[in-house]
Amino acid sequence: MPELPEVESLRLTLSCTVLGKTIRAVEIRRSSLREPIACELSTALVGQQIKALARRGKYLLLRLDKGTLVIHLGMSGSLTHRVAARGENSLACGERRSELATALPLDPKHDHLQLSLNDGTELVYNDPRRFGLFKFVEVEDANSLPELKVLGPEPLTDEFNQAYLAAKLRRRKAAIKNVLMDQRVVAGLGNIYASEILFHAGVRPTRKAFSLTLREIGRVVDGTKTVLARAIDAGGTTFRNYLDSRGRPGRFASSLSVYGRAGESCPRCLGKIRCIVLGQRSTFYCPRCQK
DNA sequence: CGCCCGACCTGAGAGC
DNA sequence: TGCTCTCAGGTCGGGC
Repeated sequence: MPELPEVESLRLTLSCTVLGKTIRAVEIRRSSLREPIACELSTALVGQQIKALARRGKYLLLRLDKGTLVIHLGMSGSLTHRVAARGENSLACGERRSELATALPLDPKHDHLQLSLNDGTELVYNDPRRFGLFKFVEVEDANSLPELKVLGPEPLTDEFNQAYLAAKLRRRKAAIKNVLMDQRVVAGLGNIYASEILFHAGVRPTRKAFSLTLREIGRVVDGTKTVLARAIDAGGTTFRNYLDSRGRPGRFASSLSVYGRAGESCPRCLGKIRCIVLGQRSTFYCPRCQK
């Protein structure tokens, strides 16, 4: 589900609401995600303050006093911040409230984990398909983790530029779309934005990566930065079920040029948008605009 | 090493 | 109503 713009939107909204809060209680209802949630997670987190929120590719990183909480939303995950379902007592009863607040998940089947914070609110991790990741590591700099170490540059930094991408594509004969989705080449692009970026660049998704001209590579870099920035401005894309930390959908879906629009008219030439399968994923493009 | 495919898991929606 | 089939925004590991 979530690609870079959705995770970045999540980071921005959570920065306004949970930064500086302290974790009072942890409840794990189901631990079997991509890798099992460690049962020591509770004791490790309780009492720690949320010092900063960062993002690397599609990973959300919560910096705590003594380490980092690494969160990946997989295909269907969401992280929502809400007022505790119970415990509407006065602040003087804060301790009791935090005990009461652990009750009543809104979605008992998929609210797998809940962090109760010191202001009576809670952060809930929900993930029907359980492809996500939720783990605590006792290191300041999570970039040393194996998952993060292999990631390519952040697409919105200067490190991701025409020369860099040209060097990466030179020897690769896979389709350009698949290479853009390779997290080692550039971090954070997934199935929706890969199609959108290639539309913006006027490059057909099936083109072998090495066959792109320097000019085309420049347009791919430019399209990446433009599309991602606009999507972040709109709070991300809700195509099926992505929700931000307030449980609201992103507003970028209506700005998608080709994704999910097979048979509709191309916004540029009014030709018919086509859907093909590439690397077992649906891929959308305009046969006339994308060469 | 790079490429391609299936596996992981569950829910929603279409079609019968 | 209920069954079956397909598809879904990601990542990993195995085979070639």
